[in-house]
Order: sequence, then C-alpha cells, then structure tokens
Amino acid sequence: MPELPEVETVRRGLIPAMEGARIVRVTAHRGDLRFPLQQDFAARLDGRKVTGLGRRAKYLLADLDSGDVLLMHLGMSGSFRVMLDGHGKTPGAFHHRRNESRTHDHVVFEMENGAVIAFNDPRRFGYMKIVARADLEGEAFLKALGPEPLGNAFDAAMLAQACKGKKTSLKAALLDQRVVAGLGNIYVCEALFRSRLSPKRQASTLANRSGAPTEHAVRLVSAIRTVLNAAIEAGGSSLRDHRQTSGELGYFQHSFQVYDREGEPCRTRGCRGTVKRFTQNGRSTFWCPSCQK
DNA sequence: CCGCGGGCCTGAGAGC
DNA sequence: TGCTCTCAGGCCCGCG
Repeated sequence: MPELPEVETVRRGLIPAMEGARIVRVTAHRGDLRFPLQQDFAARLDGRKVTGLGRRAKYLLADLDSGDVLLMHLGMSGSFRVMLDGHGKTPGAFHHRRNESRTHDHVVFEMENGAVIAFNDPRRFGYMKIVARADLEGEAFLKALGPEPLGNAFDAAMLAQACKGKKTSLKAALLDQRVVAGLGNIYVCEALFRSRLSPKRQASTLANRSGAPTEHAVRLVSAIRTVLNAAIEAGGSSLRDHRQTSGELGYFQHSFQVYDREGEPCRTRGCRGTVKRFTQNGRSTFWCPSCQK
C-alpha cells in the first residue's frame, strides 16, 4: 500500500489523536508481524505520552516521553484507523463498504483522550519496533535510507551523483531507498511519466561525464516533488488497502497518468500512444513508450 | 555491484 | 457456487 504520500497522510491523521496524548493501554492481538514484536513492546508503551509524531521515508516515528521512539512501517497492506470515541463513530467514516472488518487489527492503542487507534494489516508485512532515541541513528532500518524527496538535500546534483555510474535502470534506481527514500512503484511510474523519461533508461544518464546533473535529472527531481505533493494533498492513492485514518479513501488514484492504466490512451495532449506495462525487477512498470524516452 | 527469483502473507478478481 | 490462478502501494535474502 503505502508510499510516502500515504504514510504522510496517515501521519497527519494520527496527529490529532496521538500527539501530546498519553497511551493508557496497548493491546497486541498478534505479535507476529513482518518481524515479531519485542517481548516488552506493550510494557514500554503503556502509560507513555507521545510527544511528537514524525516520518522518515515510509516509516512513522512516534516520540515518547520515556526517551523511546516507536518506529512503524505499514508494509503493503497496513493502515491505521482512529476512532475518536472508541466505537468507530468518526463523522463521515462509514461511507464505504470495504475493509470494515476489524479482524486484522493487530495492535490497538487506547489513549487517555478517549481515542482508540488500531493498526490493521491483513498481510502482516508491516511491523513496529521500539528504539531508544539515542540508538536511532544506528538503527539498521533507517541507517541506509537516502534523502527525503521533499527535503532540501534532494536535488538534481545529489540525484545525479547517486546515479553516476549506475548500470541499472532508472526505475530500479528510484525504487532503491538508498538513492532516495519514500518512493514506491506507483510514484516512480508517475514521476517518470511526468518527466518524460523511460523507465528503461540507464540511471547513469542523469549525470554527464563530470558527474553534473543533466536536464533529465532536473526534470525528474521536479516531477518527483510535484507528484508527491499532489498525492499528499489528495490524501494518497487508494487502490486496495489504503485508507485515511478516518476510513475515507485517498483520491490520487484518479490522477494517475500511467499506473494501473495498461491499454488505456496516453493522456499527454497530442499523444496517440497507449499505456504499456511490462515487468521490471519483478514489478509492473506502466509507461507510455511514445512520450517517455 | 547487478539482476533475478523466491519468500514473507492475505484477499480480490478473473476465468472456468 | 467454488475452485484455481494471478496479482498487489514493500522489502529482504541468497544466488550466479
């Protein structure tokens, strides 16, 4: 499910219920997520106040008044649901029929303010881990991550440098979280389309001989930023699992230009092309071969 | 370093 | 109705 825009949408949805609030009780209905929950997971959270809720790439980071940080990853199908009165009666939350089952609510947080926050993840590729803040820098999950695509450190020069000499495809390079952290299959496809670059292009072509960024790199950085910001604005993309914490759908899927549009006409004005799909590094790539070079 | 395949899981949808 | 097959917003590991 979640790439950066979906995780950011979740973060924003959790803030009113979580930030500054105290956890009264944590219930782990099952601890066998992608990685097993720590033995003392609930004990380290019970009674703690959440002092801040941040995000690093696709990870949510809840700062606790104990000096611990709760690190959360949504995997493919993870979502959070906030029930402000504890009974799911969030206003406007019941306009949809799917995914109402609470059978995959694996971890439930009850807050002092009355909010109940449920982590739901049918496929259990998501996970949570508590790390002492002092150890966060050395945390393996975070250590190798590249820059935030919406942050200042991410620009054409940096991207060109990271791709310099890379024989791999542009698609693969952008999915590599060490190059830039937060993109996934959807937004890589969309950003490549918007920058008119072929997913098959060799990643090294973002840099010239001296390692300086080409115009392609400039275009790509700009497209990545634009598409991520627009997707956040839309509450993310809801294809199967993603929900905002209120239960409402994101709606950026309506703005897809190529993702999930195999066989449909290219939306570029004047282009007679058709959106194609092929498999790259084991994942579907959607693109318009007439627009993207 | 690179690409590839397999694995971790469940559920939706298509086709028969 | 139900079976089987494919596929899915992530990411890790091991192989050649």
